[in-house]
Amino acid sequence: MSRKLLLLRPYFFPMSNIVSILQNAVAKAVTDLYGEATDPAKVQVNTTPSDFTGDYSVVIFPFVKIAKKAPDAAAAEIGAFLQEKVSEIRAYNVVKGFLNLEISDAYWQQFLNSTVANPDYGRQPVNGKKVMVEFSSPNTNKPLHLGHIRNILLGWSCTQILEAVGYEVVKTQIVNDRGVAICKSMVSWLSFGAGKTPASEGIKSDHFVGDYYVLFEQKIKEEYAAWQNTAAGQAVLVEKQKPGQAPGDFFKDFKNKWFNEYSVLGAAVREMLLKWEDHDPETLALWQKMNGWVYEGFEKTYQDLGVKFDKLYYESNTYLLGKDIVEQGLAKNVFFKKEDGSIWIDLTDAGYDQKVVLRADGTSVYITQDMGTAQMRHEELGCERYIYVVADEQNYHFQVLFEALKRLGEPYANGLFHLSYGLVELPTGRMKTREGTVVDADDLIAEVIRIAGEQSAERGETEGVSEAEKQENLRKVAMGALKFFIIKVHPKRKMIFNPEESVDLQGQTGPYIQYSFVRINGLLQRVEREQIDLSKASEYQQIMPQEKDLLVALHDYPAVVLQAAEAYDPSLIANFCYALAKSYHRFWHDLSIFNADTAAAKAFRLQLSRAVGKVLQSAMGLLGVEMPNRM
RNA sequence: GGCUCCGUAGCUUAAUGGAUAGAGCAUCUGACUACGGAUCAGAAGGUUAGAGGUUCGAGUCCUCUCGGAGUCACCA
Repeated sequence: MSRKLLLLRPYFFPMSNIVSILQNAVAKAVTDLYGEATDPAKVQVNTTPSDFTGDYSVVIFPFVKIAKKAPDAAAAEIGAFLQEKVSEIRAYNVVKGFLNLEISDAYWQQFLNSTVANPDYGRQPVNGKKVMVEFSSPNTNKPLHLGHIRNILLGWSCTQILEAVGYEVVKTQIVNDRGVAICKSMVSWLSFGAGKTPASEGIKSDHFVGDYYVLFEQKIKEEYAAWQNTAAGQAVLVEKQKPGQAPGDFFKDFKNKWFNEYSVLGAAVREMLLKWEDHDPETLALWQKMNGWVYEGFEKTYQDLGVKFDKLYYESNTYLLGKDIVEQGLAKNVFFKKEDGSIWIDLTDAGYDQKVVLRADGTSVYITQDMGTAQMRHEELGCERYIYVVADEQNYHFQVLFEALKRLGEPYANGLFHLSYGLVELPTGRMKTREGTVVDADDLIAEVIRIAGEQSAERGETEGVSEAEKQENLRKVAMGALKFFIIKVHPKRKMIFNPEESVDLQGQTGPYIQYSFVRINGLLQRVEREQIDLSKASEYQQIMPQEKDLLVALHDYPAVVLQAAEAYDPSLIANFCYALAKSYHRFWHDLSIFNADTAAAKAFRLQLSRAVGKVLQSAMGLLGVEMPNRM
């Protein structure tokens, strides 16, 4: 199957790019031969499948009507025209309406030279535009888990890709640092913590807080079970039980109500929340202390994942926002007020429902905050685009949010984008906190590093490397495996995460790609050591198919980055990396490099390897994956 | 039930409407007395859930059916 190429836009690529040369030439051929103007950008140019002769193929079918000829006849005519007019074309052939073109070695030589010389190959010039990417956005009551990891890797990778195509990127997260959840952890620690701290217990500080959250849930369960057997509990059962309902079912349904009206711990949480909202100094101090522990822990995890943020927003500062915008919306008749005083937006004409935007008591809901935050951020940052990396369970929320902001006439509304991704599930199904099946981020990271260490020890390939360097390389391999495993899947797709496969180091994996880089690194070190002169590369004749595959892939790289940026899809980069590494391994296997027949071939292959290494490092960097020197 | 998304080999997955649906894992068979075997080659494995339609051409677009997920909170 041929690889599809982007319809390149001329202003991104100089005329030295062979694909745009071909597109323009074909358009000209159609105009000259058949008298009809054609948009060069719409000319379909693909890489030629390996079982045909040629480097690129033009799809002729779209022109047969204009040409009033059979596909093969038109293809032959256009082929002859191209060969005569385009010096880069060495030969052509026609198969079933496809025009296969062979590109001259001189072109590829020139391409390789310029690629090796260009440190920014694949990147676009700075375009002066700003874009914000919001990702991670954790709650502060428990540590990060596998779901966050996908979010973080996707978000981070998008920031790198957008920077590569010229944007200034503001990396942000909204920290959900207030609300019932953190109050549960606070109550739990006050009630059962006995003054313990992360330091006194030797536990990573976000896990420490998370443990008290879990403990709270456990205690509340115990309290509820005990209450059910009290006289009060039995009285409620008798009074409110539906006919024929089993006591177990009743108590299951009744849990929320019980928590709000009968539970001692529940009352403590509500009180805590109220005190927090009243700015009670003691409560605020506790809140700050425990959140501080959580941030300290998050920071470590972010470091392990290799990500950082430019700007943090805290929900405690933003949760009251959005009331102004509601007022304005009311004045503009975008919103309306119901009898009870609550304010709504009616989106039924757009296929959505009515949605409350402000409660009758004047307090905010989720979407109020989000409208307010969007407005505030635009005032602060003035970006052209705002990307929200949030799981697809919130698709509807973002559709409503964006639609509301559009109707309010917000100037940035058309630049909003929800980068929606599928939830991560385990082979056993969805992760559930209550069932303890949540995969913890730190545990997972530790596990992949452990396994990479085992594998490396078996191979024993790292003699003469310092311990520190060994550890560093191990970390890169392990994180490469984990990150690639997650990013290679299309964001929209729900992904099944098999912990065992995620640490595979063979096949379609990060380490497979890193290994090709390590091989290249070995070659280049030898070039350095032996002071090998690579200038003879340009004398090389007769490029081999294994070499051509690499050249074509390298040539495609800038277009792939652009496509990934436009689609907000890092998996495109991951697939590109794998294909390039695969071609390189094959090249390595089939052809001699240092023992090549001629000095020119040796130099050419070394130069080619250098270019491949450079592009691999660059592309994997866009995924947040670092390359080890040895492994 | 309404809306949205998804269904590709045993499993995990790829494919701007273009050629014989491409990989990896697992299974089986092979490969340099080394430029590093975390590699390479080969075999086997598919009615792209099913049925219609549009098109020169459909995994991809349209309609319907079946199956799965999400959502439809004055939670976030």
